[in-house]
Amino acid sequence: MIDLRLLRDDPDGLAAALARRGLGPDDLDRIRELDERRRRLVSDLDQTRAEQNQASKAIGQASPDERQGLIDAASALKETVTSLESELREAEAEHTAAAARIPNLPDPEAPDGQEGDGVVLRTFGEKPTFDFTPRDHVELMEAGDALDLQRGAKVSGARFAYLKGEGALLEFALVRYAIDVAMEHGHTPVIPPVLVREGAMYGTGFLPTDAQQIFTTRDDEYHLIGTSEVSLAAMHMDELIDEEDLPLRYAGYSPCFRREAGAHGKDTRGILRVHQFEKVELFSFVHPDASKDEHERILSIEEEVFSGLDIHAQVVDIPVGDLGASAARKFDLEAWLPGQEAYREITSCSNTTDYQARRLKARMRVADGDNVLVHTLNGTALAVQRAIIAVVEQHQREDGTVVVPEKLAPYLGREVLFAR
RNA sequence: GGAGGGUUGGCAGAGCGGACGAUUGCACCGGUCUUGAAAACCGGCGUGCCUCGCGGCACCGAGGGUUCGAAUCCCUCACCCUCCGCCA
Repeated sequence: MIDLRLLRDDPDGLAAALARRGLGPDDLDRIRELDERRRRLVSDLDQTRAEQNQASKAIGQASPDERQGLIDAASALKETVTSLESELREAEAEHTAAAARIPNLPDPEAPDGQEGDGVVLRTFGEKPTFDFTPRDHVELMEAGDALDLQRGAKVSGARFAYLKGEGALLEFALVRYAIDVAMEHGHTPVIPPVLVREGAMYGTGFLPTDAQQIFTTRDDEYHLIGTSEVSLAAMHMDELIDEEDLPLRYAGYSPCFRREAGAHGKDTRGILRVHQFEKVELFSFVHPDASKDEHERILSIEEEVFSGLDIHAQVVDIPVGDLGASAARKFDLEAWLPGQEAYREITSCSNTTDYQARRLKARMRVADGDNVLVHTLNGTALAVQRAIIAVVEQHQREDGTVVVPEKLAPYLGREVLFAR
């Protein structure tokens, strides 16, 4: 949710910023009308309630003779209050529904454009070259008995897989490595709940918008998280945080569940896009003045994680038209995948400024003045399946074995994978 | 799964239909006193909304209900605690 005060204080600035995201001024005008109606009702209602409170108070002090007459008069006021209340409830529902659809204001520095117009800021690592035809991760891992897609499909259906043997060990090693890097940068490791209640999904903005992406349990009202961003963000929902406790930095490790509705036929091979994957997620709650720096910090952790794995990748500044509703700016890391000869997203980090915090009601106590919303940021330290793909495809050798990156070897306990 | 007890301001803890947005203690902030500090004393000290302001309204776990009036009575839900059962 955006700051609706801007609608009154700086309507033109707001309209200009949102126009970059393709939002017309009509949407804003409508919200402004709804807001005016709402405010009129609030003050009418408050005034009537004040009268009613006065009237009720008088009854308590009245003599028995006067009592009945006063009660009748108060009853009339009560009816007015009740009808104003229902009008207000309706006006507020319409207003918040309309306001919730407004996406976050894009960062002025975020590039213009639509999906595909991302600006490559830099690349790191050396692009691997092969004097043989490189295999993709499915070939490499199946040959190494590290991945079983057939049985994944038999047991759970399409887009499920077993990681086993060295595939499973790779997960443990990558996760622990990524958590160590995150911890060096002040992030506290967390194993969060994976099933959450509706409030957490609404607070983080995944409901109602992404309902079709979310798995929900049948007999209990639980939702499976699509990223630990949900449970990490919701940790400080409805909290008033002391300024000296900020920043709060976490690194959550959890499975993530996504229905991938609408992605039929897309990335069907292997484990690039699956219904269940594991991820180490960075999440920060920061002082509103600090979010820009924090965003750079999180991006640099991501780069450190992947350059430490000797991965070649590019850093992409995502254009305004391709931002999610809550992001003001987003950077992706795209790794080169020799198996498909393309750069593919392996991590992503977003600055959601106060947009997510407003829904979460995550605020910071201000000593002299009004309390303010904190800023929240999230980023992938390491998405296990995609990291595995990048590592095995980029570090493969002609015989189908894979050279383990130097920094990962101690975590894995071996220097070569898939050797016979 | 069964039985009971809870949920009130940063914390502790009163209040159980009308003067309660809430007694009190601690913590915290300011002042007096003091060379300084402590103690003592005095004052302040929740959150949100509406309003240029004065001020008003709402909030005692959440949501509904009864009533002229609810922290207080009734219903539903959530969470916490204790005991029993089951269990990694």
